[in-house]
Amino acid sequence: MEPVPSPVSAAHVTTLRGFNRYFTRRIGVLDDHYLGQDRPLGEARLLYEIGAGASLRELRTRLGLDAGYLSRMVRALEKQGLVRVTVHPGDSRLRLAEPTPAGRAELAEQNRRADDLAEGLLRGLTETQRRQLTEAVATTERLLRLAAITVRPVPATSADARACLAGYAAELDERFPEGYAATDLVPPERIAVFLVAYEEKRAVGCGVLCALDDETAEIRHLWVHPEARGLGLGRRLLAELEHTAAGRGHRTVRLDTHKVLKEAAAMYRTGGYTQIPAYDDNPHAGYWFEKPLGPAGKAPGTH
Amino acid sequence: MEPVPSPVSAAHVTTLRGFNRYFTRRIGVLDDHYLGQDRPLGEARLLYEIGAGASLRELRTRLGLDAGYLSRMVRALEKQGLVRVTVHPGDSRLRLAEPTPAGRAELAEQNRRADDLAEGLLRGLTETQRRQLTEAVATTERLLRLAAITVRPVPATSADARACLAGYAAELDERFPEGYAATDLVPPERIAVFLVAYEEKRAVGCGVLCALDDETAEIRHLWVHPEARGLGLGRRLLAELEHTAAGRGHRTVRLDTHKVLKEAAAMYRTGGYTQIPAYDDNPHAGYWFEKPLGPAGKAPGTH
DNA sequence: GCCGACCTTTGACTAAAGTCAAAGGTTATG
DNA sequence: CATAACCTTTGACTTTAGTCAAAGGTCGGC
Repeated sequence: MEPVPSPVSAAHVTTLRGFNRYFTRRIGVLDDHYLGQDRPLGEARLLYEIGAGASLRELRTRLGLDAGYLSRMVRALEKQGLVRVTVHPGDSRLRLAEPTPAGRAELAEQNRRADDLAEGLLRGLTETQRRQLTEAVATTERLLRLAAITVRPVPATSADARACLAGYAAELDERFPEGYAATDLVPPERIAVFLVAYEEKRAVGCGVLCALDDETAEIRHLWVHPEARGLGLGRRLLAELEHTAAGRGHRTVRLDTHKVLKEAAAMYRTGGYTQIPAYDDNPHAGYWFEKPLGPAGKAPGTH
Repeated sequence: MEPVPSPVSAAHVTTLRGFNRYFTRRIGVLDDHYLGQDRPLGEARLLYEIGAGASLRELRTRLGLDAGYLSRMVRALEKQGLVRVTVHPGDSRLRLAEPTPAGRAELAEQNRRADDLAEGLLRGLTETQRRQLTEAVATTERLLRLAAITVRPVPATSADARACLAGYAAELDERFPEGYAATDLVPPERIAVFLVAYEEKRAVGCGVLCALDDETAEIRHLWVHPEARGLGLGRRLLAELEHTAAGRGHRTVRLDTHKVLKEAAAMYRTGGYTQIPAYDDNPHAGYWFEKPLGPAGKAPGTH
């Protein structure tokens, strides 16, 4: 997980557990209760997840339901005139569920109720307290999400690895004035380690380690899925790559980045990297960086 | 709720709602799943609530269950050898449920699992992030609890009012060197308004308003249940009392406090009160305070 | 010592949630 | 183009969860 895993203190565990209990028993129950109202909770949740439309396959994995059970529930919603089920154009094995106007109306009502619940809670606080709460809640969610993400090495040719690289290439192609092609990626055989970050089975980030020589490793293709940004996942991937490099005996890591990726350059600088002259002729690179690896793979002054 | 209720901004509502959703779906589900494991969730929860022992009556209100349903579930746990049910000594209408050694072992296992869950989450974070998370979580819980508390006027002779005053008197009797007797309380006929704070139907604080004359009201018996301290409920009760006084046409509020209640005195000072000479001969009073009420009942510089 | 208020148990149900396996259509892959 | 892998539907269940009302002790107050 973390370069130097430290023992988790009991006080932190206690606080988090107490919060879990408080929240699931009080607020969670309220939330579900308001969401459901006249409808069995399962159906209400399903309608909510269908949202603007989704395939049954997606719903099944998102909600973790039995295929038969889901099929019947969708059928029930259809009978009530809340959703319409169609065959997926392009893959007739799949079914698509979409809300009808009546379904959309019910969703809007669900939304209104959930808003009311949140608003009712906030109304009991002063404006200052509301700001505090909003901030604390955002921090909590951000860190819990980050904590729930696991990073692990996968084969460079695995589906998740390829999906990440595709997302990476597509994004760079959009952001680089000169564009970016799949052929600009490191060929799989040069990849020593391919790390993928998973949030709930979904690949939401990656990073690649290549050996330049015994002494030096290069980090490439560090990427975080747009929906997982702002959590601090980039830093975590970077740290794990450094840790991995150190574990493989390298003493130094290098990397480069494009001129337009200002955030990336900033992250490397605060992460203990110093700018160095070009060490290769990567046509997309604008800055080259280097960082010495301590024995524990931890930079001085990080975090 | 609050002296000058301000409109709740949509951004706050959105953040809180997003968090509700994230938390109940991700963490809450996990929590329940780990708690239950081989056992129906209802039974697992019940065993948890029984803890070191509880009366069925208590369990029924705490879990909000139907009496018949509860009776059967307890019976089921008894059959599995996890709890023992005995008649309450002193009131044979009540039944007490206590865990057997096997039940205690299962509870310990539940605890271990919940700890593991929390620890597993925290392990993915750096120590700094753990501290941040713990702090954010504590703030969130504190403010959500405070927000969920409702304050409302009740008859001064109601059971809740009397229970609060009993708690108040018992605490002062312990803290005041000279002691405190129930006869030192304001007689009910002098009480103009009796506010009680409720957290989930439970009275967790109170405050009393007496009219000294048309111009001036006196606040007395401001008290917060020990389990509801640290939330900011004292301030909130104070603000509501001031608001009520202003609504009844008073221009000034007064109050006194004992020398040993340093926290109380500090709260009054930061709440806009200034110390004044003794305005009565209350033998327990060490400080006397006064505060002018603006038209909206809001002090300059509060919060 | 009687009455009403309480607490619990039991019987009789209902609805929701979830499981399992067989079967039928569709699509990728070799 | 056959076959394995998928996705969904259907039938046949089981378990949980929850409700309602009747009934039988027990306690507090008059």
